[in-house]
This record gives sequence, structure tokens and C-alpha cells, in this order.
Amino acid sequence: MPRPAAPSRPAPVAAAVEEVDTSFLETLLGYNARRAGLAVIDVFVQRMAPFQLKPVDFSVLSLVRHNPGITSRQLCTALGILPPNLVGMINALEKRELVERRPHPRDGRAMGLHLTVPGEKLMRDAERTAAELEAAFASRLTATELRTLIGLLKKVYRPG
Amino acid sequence: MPRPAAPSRPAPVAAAVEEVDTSFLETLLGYNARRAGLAVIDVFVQRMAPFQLKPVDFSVLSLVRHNPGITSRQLCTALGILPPNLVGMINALEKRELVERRPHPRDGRAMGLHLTVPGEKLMRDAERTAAELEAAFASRLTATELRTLIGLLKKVYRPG
DNA sequence: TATTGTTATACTCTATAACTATA
DNA sequence: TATAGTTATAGAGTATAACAATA
Repeated sequence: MPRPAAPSRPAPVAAAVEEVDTSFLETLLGYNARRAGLAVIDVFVQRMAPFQLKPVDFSVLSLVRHNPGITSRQLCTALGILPPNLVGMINALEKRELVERRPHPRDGRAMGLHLTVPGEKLMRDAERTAAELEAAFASRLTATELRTLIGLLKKVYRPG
Repeated sequence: MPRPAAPSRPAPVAAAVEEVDTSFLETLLGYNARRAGLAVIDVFVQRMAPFQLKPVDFSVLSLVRHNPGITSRQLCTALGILPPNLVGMINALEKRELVERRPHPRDGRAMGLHLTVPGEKLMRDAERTAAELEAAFASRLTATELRTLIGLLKKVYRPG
């Protein structure tokens, strides 16, 4: 354990720290949530690299797949993305012919988003990979622990 | 529930989505971890605004407080920050006279970081606020649930 | 030769203002 | 008047390369 500081009269020369003590930060939910999130995202990024999908791309295409005809606005609200930042993503995905914009049946301003045939095929594989990734964490967590963890995380960001 | 897509022969006009179905994404640990992390960070940012501390600033100063004499390299390793990106943060905190660099006792290349007296005072209050913030989540989670959640998060990012 | 701290720099992510066309 | 999609742009966060001083 490091020698306690003497802040009221600082020593002229610095002390040396052998091992970093992170115990206080580790009591904080935010710190742990961020670290865990980064660890999971890291594995996710690796597994999605063959599909050339970043986490955001995956989320967008997954919502389009399960909500054919979804609008940009709905995507932004669901994923916490700002409209100007979604435009480029959709453009890139449309250029890759994974998704297409069609006129909205009831709102002339809006565009409905749909997966193309290759987009549907890609996402079927990508979502299977994502589901398998969950199982990969079985080496760290049991199935029960994983369910508990996800349940508690939901209570954090969606109280009630 | 939205009508299933017919990807093999796309309809010429988009379907309309009334309510967005996020059920698949919600089965994924990464999605839930990110959403929960953002929710916690959001509250953290609000509570730390009076101290003019961003989450990173708080983490840095907290580690300096509990590890007087810690070097930049050690901070970077502990927090996953790249050395070039830490320089500006330390400079800003030093300009605010919250932290100071002193020569390392045994390594002429390194600088030991220490809180100043006002830095120590600020962080005592800031860390108390951070601890109280945990309690604020008691409205969403019980104390037991919070302990369980943090324990499981640790298992995710620090397996073994 | 390797490492600490640093500068310069580039790339990504996120945020704000303003325009257009429809409602 | 308000909203969906878009453009342009600014800011924050994150990344790599390279250098001087020291180990």
C-alpha cells in the first residue's frame, strides 16, 4: 500500500508507486460498467470484422432487419444517434447494397429502410455470430450469471 | 409486431413501423452494457459538473490521490489512456493547480504526480459525491443488486 | 537498445446550426 | 408552425509516428 500523502506540506521530491491502487474506482458502478463495456465491445469488434460491420452498423442493420420500413428518425431515437450522424452510415450501407431507402407509405418526408437480399443474408450470419459471442463469455460467466447481469443492466438504464 | 420482411422480392413501397422492436439487441450483453454505461455516465457528468471534472479527469485525479507519486505511464496503463492524450489533461489540471509534477525519486525520465492542497480538497468532495451517486441508484437497484451487478461486471472485464 | 514524456498530426465520434420538402 | 432528412461544420475523443532525455 502506498504511503499516505501529506497534502498540507508537500514533500519536495515525489514518492514512488510500486503497484497502482484502483480500489476506490472499482467501488463505482460507472467505472465498472465502462470497463466491462469496453471489454465486450472489443471482442464484438473482432468477431464482426469479417462482416466489415462496426458495432453501430450492426445495431442499425439489426433494427432494420427486425423492423422493415423503419425510418431514420426511429433509428436515431432507438439507438441514441443524432440524425446528421446517421446519414453517412446509411449512405455507406446503401453503397454496399446492404440496405435501401424506399418512400414511406404515409409520410412523404420520410424514407422507409429495408434490407436488400445480400443485406438479409449478411445479417442472418452476423446476428448468429453475435449470439454465439454471448456464449463465448460462458468461460467468464455462467448462463445464470449472464442472465442476471443483463437483467440488472436493464434496470439501470431503463428503470421501472 | 411488424410484418416479416420479404427479402427475396422486396415490395416496391416501404412498410410503416409503428413501434420499434429492439428485443434482439436487448439479448446482447454488449448492447446492454453500453446502454447502462451511458446512463450512469450521464448522471455522473451532471453530478461532477460543479467540480468542473469530466469522468476522465475524475479517474486521473482519484488515482493520483490514492497513489501519490504515480507516473504518467502508470496512469495510462491503469486507465487505458494513450500517453499523448494524457499530456493535455495533466497540463490542464496543473494549470488549475489541482495537481503538480515532481521529479521521480529513482527515474530521471519520469515525473511523479501529486495532488496540491486545493486538489486534495476538491477530490475529497468529488469522491464523496461519487460515492453518494451510487446510493442514488438505490431507487433503481437494491444494495444487494448493486453489489451483484458490480461483481458480475468485474468478472466480465477481469476474468479469473 | 528500451522507455518516459512529449509534439505533431490524423482519424473517428459526437454535437450544433441551418436548409429543403413535406406535414 | 413543426417535423424528416440532409448538409456543413465544429468539437471531443482516440490513434500512430517520431523525437529528446534518460535508463
